Amino acid sequence: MDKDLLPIKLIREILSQISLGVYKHGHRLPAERKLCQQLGVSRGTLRRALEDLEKMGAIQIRPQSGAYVQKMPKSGLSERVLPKDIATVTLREIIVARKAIELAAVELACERITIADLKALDKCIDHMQANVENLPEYLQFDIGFHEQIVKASKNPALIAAFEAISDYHKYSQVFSSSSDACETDAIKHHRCVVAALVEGNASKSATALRRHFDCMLKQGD
Amino acid sequence: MDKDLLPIKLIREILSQISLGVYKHGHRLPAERKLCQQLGVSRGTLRRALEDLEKMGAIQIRPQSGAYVQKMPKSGLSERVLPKDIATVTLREIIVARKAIELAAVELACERITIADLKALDKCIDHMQANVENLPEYLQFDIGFHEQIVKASKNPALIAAFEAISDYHKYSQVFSSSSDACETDAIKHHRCVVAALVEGNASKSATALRRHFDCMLKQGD
DNA sequence: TAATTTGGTACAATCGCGGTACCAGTTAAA
DNA sequence: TTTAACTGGTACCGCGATTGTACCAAATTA
Repeated sequence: MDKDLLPIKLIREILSQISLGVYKHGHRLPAERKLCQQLGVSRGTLRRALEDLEKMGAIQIRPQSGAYVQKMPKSGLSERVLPKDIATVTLREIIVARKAIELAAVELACERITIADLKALDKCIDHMQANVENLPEYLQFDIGFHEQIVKASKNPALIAAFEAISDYHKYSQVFSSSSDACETDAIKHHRCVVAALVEGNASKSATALRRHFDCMLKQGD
Repeated sequence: MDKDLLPIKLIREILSQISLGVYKHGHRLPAERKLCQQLGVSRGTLRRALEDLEKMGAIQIRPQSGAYVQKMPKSGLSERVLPKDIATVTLREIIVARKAIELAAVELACERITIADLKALDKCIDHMQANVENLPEYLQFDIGFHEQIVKASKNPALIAAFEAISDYHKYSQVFSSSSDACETDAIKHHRCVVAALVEGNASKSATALRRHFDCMLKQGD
């Protein structure tokens, strides 16, 4: 029976938050006393995680000042702290997997989606549109949209599968490579999906979502 | 930060093995001293897990005799030890999710599969055929076949998604409802998939696998 | 100047888990 | 029948992970 120790869980958590843009490059992490409360661990445990993060070069700790986010070296990160096979997983692989899961989800969602779900989807798109210039915020709502689609399928197995992929998502900064042109397209695609869901047209919503994914895959070439 | 304690990991492990038919109703579990070696934990830790399992009614412990498997009460199991939403997940939902993931996987596998993978697939089918009368063994190799298909896709995200679903699979006694007629069909379907993979025909292998899933879905009606 | 906040350090207490030993019944072999 | 090899039940100790507390020194702020 494998037991994941607290410090490496913390390292993963903090690394993913850096990847997601919660803590940005050059900025300071919250004070140790606040950060360990946020994460629900003791300060001693948190400090061991921070020491490892400094060794990996992910942060720099300055006494009497704080821990500052460095530019993340893609390699050099100890393999033990990262998800399995993270080094070999590419943006394309992740999108292919998401495409399979979300297409199945959106067809189910067509019959099972609730008014509340539709409202949540609209809200995500609105927030995306309001944050086209603010990439980290934009990405949060983009992820939120796709997550909401899967949840609307009401299929716990699909939801679990999607969450498993999200772990890879966190570390691969996949979205940060998206160009500005793609963002306005993405919003259009999202609106098409919602429109088809409102109609209750399963094949139409699947087609719209498929177009969105093909656009993302095409861009990776 | 949630820390999964050893005993509840053990509870999950043992419950899943009961669900899979490794330990059958009315039969005795291995002696504590042997079981804790199999599971790689100390006896004290195992005993705490067994005590919880007895409270939940999954087993009955008789002094100087052993722990006997009771009929599993679907409800009444403490929610904390089971995967999220396990109560609401049905066989159909799981198969739908597996269908989505495995169809995407088999198409990728068509280009990436190795000789070793193909041999492993053949081996699984042979073992299934040799154990048509021995349901637990048969199911192990059935699962192994599908797992091997996904692994052959060489896509870590798809593999992670499949493993996430496997957790649900373990608890839902899905296979125990399969009739004998279906088993010979399943073996045929599996051989068709492998044949198409050998040809390197993506659409053909996907079609063969789709037929297999549709057969499983049809049976649930 | 004084108070607050920062990371750095040390130490004791607690908890999870492993490991060992032994007891008291049961079962099976000699 | 006797003996040995099991069974679960219990108590105990040790190690390492984690928490909690306290205090320090430097930097910042009021």
